[in-house]
Amino acid sequence: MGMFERDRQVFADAEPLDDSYEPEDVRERDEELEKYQRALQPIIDNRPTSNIFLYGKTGTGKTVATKYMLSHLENSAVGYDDVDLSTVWVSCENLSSSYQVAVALVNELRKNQNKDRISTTGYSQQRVFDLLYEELDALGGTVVIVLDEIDNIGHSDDILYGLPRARSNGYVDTVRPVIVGISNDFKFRDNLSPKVKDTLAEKEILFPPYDANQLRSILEPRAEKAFHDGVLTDDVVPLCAAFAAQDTGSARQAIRLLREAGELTQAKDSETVTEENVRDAQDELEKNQLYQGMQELTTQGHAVLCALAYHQALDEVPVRSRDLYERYLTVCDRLDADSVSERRVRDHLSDMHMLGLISVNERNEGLSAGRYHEYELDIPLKTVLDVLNSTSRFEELSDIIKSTADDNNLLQSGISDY
DNA sequence: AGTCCACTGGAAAGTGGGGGAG
DNA sequence: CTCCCCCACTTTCCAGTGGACT
Repeated sequence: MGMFERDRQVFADAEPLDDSYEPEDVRERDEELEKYQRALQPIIDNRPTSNIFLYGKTGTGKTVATKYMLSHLENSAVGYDDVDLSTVWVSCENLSSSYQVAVALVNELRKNQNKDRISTTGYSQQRVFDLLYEELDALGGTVVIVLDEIDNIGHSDDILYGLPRARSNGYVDTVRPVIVGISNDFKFRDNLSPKVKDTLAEKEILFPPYDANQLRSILEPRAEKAFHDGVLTDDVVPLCAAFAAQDTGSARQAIRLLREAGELTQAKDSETVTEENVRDAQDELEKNQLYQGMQELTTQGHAVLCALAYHQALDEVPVRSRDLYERYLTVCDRLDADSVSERRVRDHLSDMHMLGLISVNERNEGLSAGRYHEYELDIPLKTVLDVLNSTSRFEELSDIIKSTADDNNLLQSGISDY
C-alpha cells in the first residue's frame, strides 16, 4: 500500500451537504412559500405583478425558496400560450453598486444569446442602463429579475429606482420587469430612498431564523442521503441543529457543520461520526472564518493588525487608539510602506472588530482623559502572527513580535490548539 | 448646571487606476 | 492620444458624545 490509502468512507454522497445543493422540497417554510406563491400568481394570470422583497439573515431559505418558486413558475408558464416568461438571476455578492449590478444583468441577459459580454468599467451609468433596457426589450414578455444579496449595493440604489419604472418612463415598451430583491440585511430596507421603497417593497416576505427543531427537520433528509447507514450517532444531527440555532439560526451553518464533522471523521479513519466530531468541526469552522477574514485584509489592514499584535506581545493591552497609531506609524516605517491617517486607521480597526478579530472597549474619564476606545486582540496572538508571517512584507516583523512575545511568555497562554 | 477633554464617526471631497469612445 | 466614466481607498473637516470635574 502506498502513501495514499483510500479512507474509510462515511459519505455515501456528499452532494446534499453542498452549498449549491437544491433540495426538491423546501422544508419548514410553508407560510413563506404560500405568500410567495400568491405574490407571483399574477404572472400566470397575466395581471400586473408587484415587485417582491425577501428579508432574512443568511441561511434562512430565501434563495432556496426562490429557486423552488421560479422553477415551478417556469413549468407552469409553459402550459399557457399567452404567458411569455423569462427569468434572470444575478447574485450581487461581489457587486457594490447599481452600476455593477446593471453590468452583471446585461451580461447575464447576453449570455443566453451568445453575445459578447460588456466590460465592467468605462461606460457611463446611463449607457449601461440603456444597454440593459435594450436587452430587456428584446426579450419581451414578463421578465423576473432576481437580485440576490442586493444589500451589497449599499446606498447606491439607482437601479432599484430605474428598473421598476422603465416601462412608465418609456425606456422599454414590450417588457414587464418584476423584481425579486433578496436581502440579508434588515437595515437595507430602511436605508432605501423613500421613492425606491414604495415601488420595491410592495410585497415583503420575512424569513425568520430557524429554531433547533426546524433545523433538525432540514438536516435529517440530507443526512440520510449524504451518509452511509449507521455512520451517524443519534446525537449528531440534533447537536448540529442546536449549535446553529444558538448561533445564527442558519441552515447553511448547520449543514456545513454536519459536513465538516463528517470530513473530520473520515480524515481520522473512524467509522462513526460522534458528538465530539461535531464540537471539533464547530471549532474548525470558526477558526477558518477568522483565518480567512485576516488573510483578506488589505496591506494597511495588516499593518494595523501588526501594530496591535506588537502591543499584545509587549503586554501593553488594551491600547488606546492614540498609542496604537504611533506604533502603527513605526510599523509602516519598518515596512517601508506608506502610512494612512488616524481617521483611516480607525476605520480599519472597526472593520476588524466587525470580523471578530479584535475587541473594543469604550472608556470615558471625563475631564482628565476624555473619551476614547481601547483595543485588544480577540483571538490568540499566535494565530495572528501565523497569518502575518505568511503574508509578504510581514515575515520579518512577525518574527520580531514573536520573539518579543516569547520573552514575555505570552505565547503559551493555554489556547495551544490554535 | 455647566465645562471640557480626547476622541469618535459622519460627510464630503480628492486621488489614482482600470477602462471605453472617438 | 484625449476626454470621459466609475470605484476603492483615502484625506480633510468637524459636529457630536458623555462622564468626571468644578
